[in-house]
Amino acid sequence: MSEEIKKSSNFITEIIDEHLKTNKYQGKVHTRFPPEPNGYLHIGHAKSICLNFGLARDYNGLCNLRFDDTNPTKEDIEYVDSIKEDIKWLGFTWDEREYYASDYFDKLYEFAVQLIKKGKAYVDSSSAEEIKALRGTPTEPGKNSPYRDRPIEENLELFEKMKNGEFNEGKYVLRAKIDMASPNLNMRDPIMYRIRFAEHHRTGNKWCIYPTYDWAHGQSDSIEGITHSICTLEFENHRPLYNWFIEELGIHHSQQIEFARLNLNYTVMSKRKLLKLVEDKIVDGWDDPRMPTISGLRRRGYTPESIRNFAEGVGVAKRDNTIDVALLEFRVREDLNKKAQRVMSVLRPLKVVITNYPDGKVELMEAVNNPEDETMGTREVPFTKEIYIEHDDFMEDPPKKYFRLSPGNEVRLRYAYIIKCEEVIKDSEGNITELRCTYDPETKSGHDTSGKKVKATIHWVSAEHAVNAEVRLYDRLFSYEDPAGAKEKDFMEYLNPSSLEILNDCKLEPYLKDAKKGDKFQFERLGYFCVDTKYSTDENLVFNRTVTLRDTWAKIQKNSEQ
RNA sequence: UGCCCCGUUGUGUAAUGGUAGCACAGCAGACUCUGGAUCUGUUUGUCUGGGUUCGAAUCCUAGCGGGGCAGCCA
Repeated sequence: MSEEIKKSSNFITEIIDEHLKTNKYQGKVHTRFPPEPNGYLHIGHAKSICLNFGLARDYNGLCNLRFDDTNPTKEDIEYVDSIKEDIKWLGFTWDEREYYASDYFDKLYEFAVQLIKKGKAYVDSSSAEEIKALRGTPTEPGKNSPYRDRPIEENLELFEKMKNGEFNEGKYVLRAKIDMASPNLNMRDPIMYRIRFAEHHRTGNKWCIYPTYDWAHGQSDSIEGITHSICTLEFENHRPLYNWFIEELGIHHSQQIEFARLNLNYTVMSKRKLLKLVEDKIVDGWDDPRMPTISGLRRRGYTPESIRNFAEGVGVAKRDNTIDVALLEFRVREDLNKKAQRVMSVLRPLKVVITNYPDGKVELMEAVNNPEDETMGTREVPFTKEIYIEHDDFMEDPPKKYFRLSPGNEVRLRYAYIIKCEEVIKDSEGNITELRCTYDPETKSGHDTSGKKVKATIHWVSAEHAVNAEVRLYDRLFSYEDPAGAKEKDFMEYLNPSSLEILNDCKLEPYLKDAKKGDKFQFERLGYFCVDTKYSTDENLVFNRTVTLRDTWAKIQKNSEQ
């Protein structure tokens, strides 16, 4: 692989390059993505997926999908299915290499017996509390368990009985015999097996002892011939243990490499916290468009490309990081700007009657489908005497830099005429309910002979032809940058009460009548929107706002408020 | 307070002993029938102190700051 076409360079590619140079793994690169099926994948996993599958792609290697299913009490087949769907959607494939740590339970059992025979593992009769008490603390060494020197034969016998279900949960555990005085807590005789009379989603009731992560993970890597086992920083202190098992067993030695997990501001990323949002019904399931899950982002309207560009763009390093959501939003705008069909939609309608336009006349105006992509062609948009415009596009008493419609002022209607506001109609409470305007026939788009220049162009929809729809506007789920980081407060206290706003009276141009679930559009001047995959029907269209357009006016307003 | 890891503009990330660059965000401008897009310009940075060196973000050292570890979770 030449320097020029290599996707990205970081400390991991440097390690791999070095291995390639020294021929440590015979020129092979074989990674794996090892999710535990106990929750849905989120944007942080997307980074790991892009990293692992991306490395395999860039180095002509392979990347396995391996479910780390060693704890049946927390795992579920629902999660397995969602994880597979999400990885595929992101655009990666594991071919037939779909593995499970539970595939290796028999082999792991054999390995454990080997270690017992070698005098490197023992069955401990201590209770969980006793084990905890003898483990010591970060500053004090632990003490040996009274069962640490049990004879090998007895260990073998007890371990087999553990496997055969002859003991209750918690009665015995299998421990590695390493060093209770190690400054690294992970080396103080870590637990390898615990007794769990739980049904496993794949092995059913075959087993009542289950391996811990530390015991299962490295050996699974080894069995699969993984060369580079990439994980997050919290496993750094586990690496000596990872290596110890592999070396004591004398099996293929994968190299564990740790990198910093991705954090995003204004959201939470731990599966535990996301699960709480789901269970407390704060959100509408794991795929709620406000969730940082892959399924949530998909429903929100994010594209796989935008997420891949994001994940690959944030880089890989070892220092803790928090990425600004603005970067994620930039990535989806960047992608959708090139691809999305443009369309006119009015979210908060204000009726406009064009008094000098003939009753009953319908003109079909030609509109460009995507100025970034000529091949997407044009469409016709009907124009009539009565139209809707965005309520925000009119101000009775406009401030200095407001360029849109106001009494006596002119604006262009996109793809149509220049109109002038002549009269404002209000209800008994003083709310503006309708505008009376006149149009200038000389100003038709593409045939303008008036020479007029206006400072603004606004979007509109013919009242007679409008399609009604519901539009859901999303804002950040939390109103505080680092909801999980506050020591004193629970993250739930930072929930943004207005993270979802539902608009029921939106008027869309007729082109959208046949929009299908998942279809993506740019509503001109407003943002990118997609048809909701969960609630939208042919009769009642529901759109999700993916992200707004960059909004210079909003910025001016915000700055003038301060 | 033991062990491990990490400190480069607001946020990320490059520079591997030789001009501190890139992206996002910010700011200013050009253009515009989307206040979109596009283009141009631009502010802000090597945690601190010593040392090695002709030369240090990079190597050494001391300090400071941040993170992780005491599940039969992963």
